[in-house]
Amino acid sequence: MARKTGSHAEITGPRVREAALRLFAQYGYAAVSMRQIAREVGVQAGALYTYTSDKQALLFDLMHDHMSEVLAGMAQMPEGSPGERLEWIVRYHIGYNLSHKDGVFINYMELRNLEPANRKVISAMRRRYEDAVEEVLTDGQEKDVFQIPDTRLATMAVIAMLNGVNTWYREGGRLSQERVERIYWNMVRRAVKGA
Amino acid sequence: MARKTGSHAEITGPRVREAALRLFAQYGYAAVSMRQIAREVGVQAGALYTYTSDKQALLFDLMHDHMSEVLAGMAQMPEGSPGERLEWIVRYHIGYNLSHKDGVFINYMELRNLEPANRKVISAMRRRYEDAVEEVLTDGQEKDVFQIPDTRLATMAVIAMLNGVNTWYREGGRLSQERVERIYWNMVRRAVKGA
DNA sequence: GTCTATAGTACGATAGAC
DNA sequence: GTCTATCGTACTATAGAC
Repeated sequence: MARKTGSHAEITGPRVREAALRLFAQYGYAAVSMRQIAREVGVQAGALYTYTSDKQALLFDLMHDHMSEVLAGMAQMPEGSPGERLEWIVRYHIGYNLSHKDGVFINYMELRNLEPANRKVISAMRRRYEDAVEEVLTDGQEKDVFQIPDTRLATMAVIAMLNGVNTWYREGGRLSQERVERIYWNMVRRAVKGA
Repeated sequence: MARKTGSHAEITGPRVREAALRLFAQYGYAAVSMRQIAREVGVQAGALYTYTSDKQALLFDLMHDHMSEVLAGMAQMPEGSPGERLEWIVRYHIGYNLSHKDGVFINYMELRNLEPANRKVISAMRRRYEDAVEEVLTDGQEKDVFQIPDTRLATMAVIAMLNGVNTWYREGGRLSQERVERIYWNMVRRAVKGA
């Protein structure tokens, strides 16, 4: 995919971001060089600096855009009972994660490679996501439809469990996404209800 | 902790491994240099090669020893009903993870930085761990004390949920380890039983 | 907007002195 | 067993030509 000299501003920018997303997810931020990204895009390394001030900004922008999209999607949660909203979250979380594997992976793995100021921003956004989940659990607890000893712990447990999907799910594998969503929802539903 | 010239074979080896474990966990394998490890130990970079053939072997040995210990501990699981064994697993997994945070973290994050042959070895060991968990779930399913639509999925869900503890648990925090273990066991117990 | 060229730095690993 | 010194390579980022 080598390219010749020329102006391609309208497409090179997004291509740089796509290449960085894929490479960071596969090899890790620290292990990927700007030259490697440039090669993938088909430009020389120096040309990347038209689109990003430096490597750190490239990582931060990818992570920030990812979290913005996640939070925007979460804000679309319909009204409903705590059980209905929790099911919606389970399905939204699994669906989003499976369709944005690289972004999810980077946001999970690369927090430690952000400079402190950048890390604070991303951590706060992640926290907002957790709080939105916890709010549903707390609501259900107050309405006595959930029996949860500690809503914060349950929040983290549910999120961790759902995140795990990305480590083993393979498209076209043994289980369809719909079936995975249904089974996970069943496990979550049981886990938050008394037995 | 700077050191002067001299022979210290009996202690330097372990110190190299401890420093590498801590630094790899904190910054990631790719982001840590041999010079950084040497500085932490208090020797010059060249001296590290008395104890490891190269940086990759250092990572692999850390990951391999970790998995060996995990599997050896798992083999100590007492006899008992599926419910008793699953509770034991939950508590063992949480207890081990909280007392070996750095090792757990590295084994989770750095698989991709292993050379293919090394990765195969560690992946196989991880798989053995998963299989040991699944065996208990399958046994409970056959004895009709668990109601699980898919034991493999449930295995991955339980492990992911338990691994999540390391991302938020802080010693001396709001919840004691015993309380965390009890709550998680409650959630797992509910999740694998019909409702 | 992209190129070539390069400054300045850091890396992994080895050789040979002690 | 550890040191100093260094080889060969790779990195991020910038300058200036086109």
